[in-house]
Amino acid sequence: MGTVGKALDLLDLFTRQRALVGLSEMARLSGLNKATCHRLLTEMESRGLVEQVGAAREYRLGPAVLRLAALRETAVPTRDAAMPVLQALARATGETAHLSLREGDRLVTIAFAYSPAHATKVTMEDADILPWHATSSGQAVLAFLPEADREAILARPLPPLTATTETDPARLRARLEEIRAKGRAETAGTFETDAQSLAVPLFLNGDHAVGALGVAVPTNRMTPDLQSLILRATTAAATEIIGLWGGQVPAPIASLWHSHT
Amino acid sequence: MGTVGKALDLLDLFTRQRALVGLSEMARLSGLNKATCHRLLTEMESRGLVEQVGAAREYRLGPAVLRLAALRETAVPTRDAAMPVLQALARATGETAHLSLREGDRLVTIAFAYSPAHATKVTMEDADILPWHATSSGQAVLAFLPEADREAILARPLPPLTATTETDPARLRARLEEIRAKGRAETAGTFETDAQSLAVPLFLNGDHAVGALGVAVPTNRMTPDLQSLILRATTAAATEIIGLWGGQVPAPIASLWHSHT
DNA sequence: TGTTGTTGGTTCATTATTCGAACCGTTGGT
DNA sequence: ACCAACGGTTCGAATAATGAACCAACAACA
Repeated sequence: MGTVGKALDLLDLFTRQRALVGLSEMARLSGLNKATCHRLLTEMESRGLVEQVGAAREYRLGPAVLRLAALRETAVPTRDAAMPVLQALARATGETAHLSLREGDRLVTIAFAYSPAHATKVTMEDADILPWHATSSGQAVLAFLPEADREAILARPLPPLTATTETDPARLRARLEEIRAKGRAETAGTFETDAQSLAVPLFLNGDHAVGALGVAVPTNRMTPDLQSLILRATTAAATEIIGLWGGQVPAPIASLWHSHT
Repeated sequence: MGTVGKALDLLDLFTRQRALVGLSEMARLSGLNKATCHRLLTEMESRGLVEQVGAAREYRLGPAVLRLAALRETAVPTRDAAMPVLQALARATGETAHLSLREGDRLVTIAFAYSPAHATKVTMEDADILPWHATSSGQAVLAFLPEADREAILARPLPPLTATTETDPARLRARLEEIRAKGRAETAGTFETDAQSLAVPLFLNGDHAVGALGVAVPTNRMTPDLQSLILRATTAAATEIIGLWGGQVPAPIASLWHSHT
C-alpha cells in the first residue's frame, strides 16, 4: 500500500463516536509509527483535510471536506437531488426513509428523513456504515453487485448482530437470489431487534447497484397493509431518484417494480 | 512536499467549471508525471475520494467526500447550525447572505441563502474561493488574522478584478486597520462591478477570525437605510452563529457590534 | 490506408522519500 | 520526586515514489 493510502486510511479512524483522535491513539489504531502518523497528519492538515484543536492538540476532520463535498454535490447532485424524494417517502409511509451509497466495500448512509407521524421511530445518522448482511439495504445492494465484488464481501466475517442475523454465507447467497427475483430486500430484527425494513437497490447506468433506498419501521407497528404501502412508495421513490440522477432502472427491475402499482 | 500533499493537490484541480478531469489533463495541470498522477489517483480511487466515470475514464470527486463531510458536520455542525440563521438573515435584509470559512490560505464559501424579495440578486455558489483583497468577507477575515498569516497572504499577488479593486498592499493594510476599528468590512464594486457587500468576521475561541458572514447587494439597490439595516442584522446573526458554534465574540468586537443596535 | 496526435495505462532502473526505534520536552497523577 | 502518558523530532536504513519510454486504442485527416 502506498503512502497516500495510509494517509487516507487515517481519515477512516474518525467516527461519530470518536470525532477527536490524538496522535498516539491514531498511531495505535492505525498500526503505523507515531512519527509516520504525525507526518501524514501534518501534511493533511496543511491541506485542511484535518485540523488540530484544543490544548491537547487532537486531530479532527477539517473544513476542506465541506468544500470537497459541496463541489461533488454541484457536479453530481446525489444527495441534494434525492433529499426531497426521501422526505416525501418518509411522509408518505409515516416511517424513516434512508438512502445509502456503496463506497467500495462499504455501504454508507448519506441521507435520511423522518416522518412526523409517530413519536417512536427508527433513528439514523449520516455517515453510518451499514453491515451488508444484516440490513435490507445491504442485501439489496449485495444482490445486484458484480459476482466478484459480492463474493469478496461475503468472504469477510459476518458477525451476528441480533439473535436472528443470518451469518451463513450459503444461506445468505440463497437469500440474495430471492432478492434478485423480487427486486427488493426485506429484513426483520436482523440488525436491531425491534426494527424491520424494506429496501430496493438503486442503479445508475448498467445492471449493478450503486446504493439502496430503504424504509425502516419499528416491528410493533408493521402490518401487511403498511408493508404493501411501503413497497409501492419505495419503488416509486427509487424510480424517481434514479431518474433525477440521470440513470435508468434496468428493464427487468422496472417490470418487477411496476407489478406492485 | 510529500506524496500525500501532491495527491491532495490533485483534488484541488477539480472546480465547478471542471468537474471531470482526464489523466493527461491532470498531469498537465499539476505538473506531475502522468505515471505519478495515475498512481496517486488510483490510490485515492481505492478509498472513494475520487472515482472514474464514463467511457473516457475521466476522474471526478468520489462519494467518500460526502461521508467525510457528514462526519465533520456531526462532529462540528458548522454549516447545519448556521444555515437557519443565514436564511433568516437573507429574509430580514431581502438580500443574499453568505458564510465563508478560512481554510489555510483560502477563503471558501460554505453556505449561502437568497431572499425571495427581489428578482435581481447577487448570486453565489458553494465552494467558491473568495479573493482576500477584493471582497468584504476576505477583508473582514484578513483584518482579524494573526499578523504572520495576514502578511503571508498580502505578500501574494493581488490582481485587480474590477476598476476599483485595491491592489496596493500598503493601502490595503490601512483599510484593514479601519476594519479592525469598526468590527466590519464594506466593499463596493471591488469584486464585481455591480455588487457591494458588508461582512463581519466570525470567531470561535480567541481573537482570530475563522470565517466571515456577509450580505451582498446589487449596487443600484443600496441605500443608507438598507446599509444600516444590514449592519444590524448581520452583527446580530454573527453573534448568534458564533454562539451556536460554541464560541465567543471577543469583548471589544462585541461592544462594537452592540453599539449599532 | 497509412499518418499523426490524442487518449488511458504500464514498466523498471534510478533516486528520493518514507519509515521507525529511540529520543526530547511537557503535562498530570500519585 | 517519580512515573507514565502525551505531542513532536531525529537520522541511518529500508522502501516507496519517480519519470522517460513504452503500449494499445481511438480519432481526425489525407
